[in-house]
Amino acid sequence: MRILVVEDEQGISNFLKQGLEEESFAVDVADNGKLGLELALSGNYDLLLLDWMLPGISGIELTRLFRKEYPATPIIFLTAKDTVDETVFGLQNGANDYIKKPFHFEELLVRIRVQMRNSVQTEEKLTLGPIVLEPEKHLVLLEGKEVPLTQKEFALLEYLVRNKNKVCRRTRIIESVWDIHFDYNTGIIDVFINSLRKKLQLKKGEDYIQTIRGVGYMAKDL
Amino acid sequence: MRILVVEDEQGISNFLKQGLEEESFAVDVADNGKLGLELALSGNYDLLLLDWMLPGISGIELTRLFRKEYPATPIIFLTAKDTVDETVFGLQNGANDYIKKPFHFEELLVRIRVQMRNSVQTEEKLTLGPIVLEPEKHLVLLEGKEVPLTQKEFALLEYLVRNKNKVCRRTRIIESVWDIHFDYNTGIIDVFINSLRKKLQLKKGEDYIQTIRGVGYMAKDL
DNA sequence: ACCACGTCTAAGCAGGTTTTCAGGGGGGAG
DNA sequence: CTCCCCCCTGAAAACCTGCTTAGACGTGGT
Repeated sequence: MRILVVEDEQGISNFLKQGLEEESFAVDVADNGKLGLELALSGNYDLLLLDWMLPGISGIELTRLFRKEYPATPIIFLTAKDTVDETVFGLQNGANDYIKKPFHFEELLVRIRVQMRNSVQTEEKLTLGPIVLEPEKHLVLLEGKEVPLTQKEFALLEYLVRNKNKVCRRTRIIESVWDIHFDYNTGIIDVFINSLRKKLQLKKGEDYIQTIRGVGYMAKDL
Repeated sequence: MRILVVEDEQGISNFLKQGLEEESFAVDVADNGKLGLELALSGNYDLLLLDWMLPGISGIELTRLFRKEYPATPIIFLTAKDTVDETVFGLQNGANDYIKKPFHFEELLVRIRVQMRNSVQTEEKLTLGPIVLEPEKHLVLLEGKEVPLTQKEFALLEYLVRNKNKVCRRTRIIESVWDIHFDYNTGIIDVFINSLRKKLQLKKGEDYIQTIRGVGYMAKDL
């Protein structure tokens, strides 16, 4: 689980980094808003820990910009701004939790775990029409019969099904499944989509994986 | 959105019920743990608001039992137990948020909304008269029927609808939709406006996309 | 060393999409 | 009323995208 801390006071950020790493999180620190946003947008993090007041871009601003691209990643504010109005404002602008300084590390930790729990929720079964995915077991069933998929095929299918009924842009897919964050120029997705469609016996009429020309793909029930 | 409040002090529960109903939530109240659990397990609620200390079954106990059946329903603790240890304990046992009494209603409200936001995926919808746009799904509905649009057609329509009732200058459109920032004179916009009007069956009388001669276009409700 | 397998690149092809262009029409200014 | 500009429209050209296939590359097992 990777956490990005955006905080300009070094004392606090060191304290956070050390404490969180002892709990075996992977922690990156940015000491200003601009760098924070840049790192955040790389899509490498499972959770953001933000100060409100930052040099450059404020935490609020950062939240707003980040939320456009990553609506699901949890964001926790950690700030000295402790009035109700400020809390409300922060939460309304995309934060998932809002902790007032001074805070107890123990409480922060458990609130982080709550957010993680949420984002990993409904881990059970993923379905798409007659297809059932069991990520724990790396298993795919088509009408109850097991279909052998390779790692990448599975990862791609899992990504699509997790984002069922939403358009998955090629860049997002490349980022999430292949972990490539720079400009790509490859037909690799097509190749794997092709082999998925073959293995899952999807005909043009019953296409659970639709291609959205010029955009990407979409897994669709029905 | 239906909320179950489990709270034994009538003063507080009345206050909550009234306040939440003014915000157009449907609220049920249980004044003891046993009744609370029973109601909760009926599965009729989108969120639980629990006191910790309750006659009969405690809030913690209730959370544990409820979580087995409904792992995804958000639970917010609302309690006078304000030590860090207690907060941590509550959150570890299945609560999604933990608010200490005395609390501000405003903050409670916004924290409820945050939880709702998590459970109900916010899918954005843009409308223009009988036309509905769902950017997530790359979908356009005309009176409920799907209209197939190409990438550029969609981008143009989306831009116009997002700037509904405002005049969109040709240069702005070219910049936003085509990403062309230098001066450029071309009839490309006209061509696409034309094909949009055709596909959306807009007649001259009911023109949701108006031409502003010499300036650009404007999407307009009614 | 060889083979089997998973991953990825590359190239041709078949559509579909985007853009250009040219002719016709209509609105507004004078 | 007339003229000029701007806009509309259709069609053809240029461009691109995604599908498919073949094969290169690397790794791990035998």
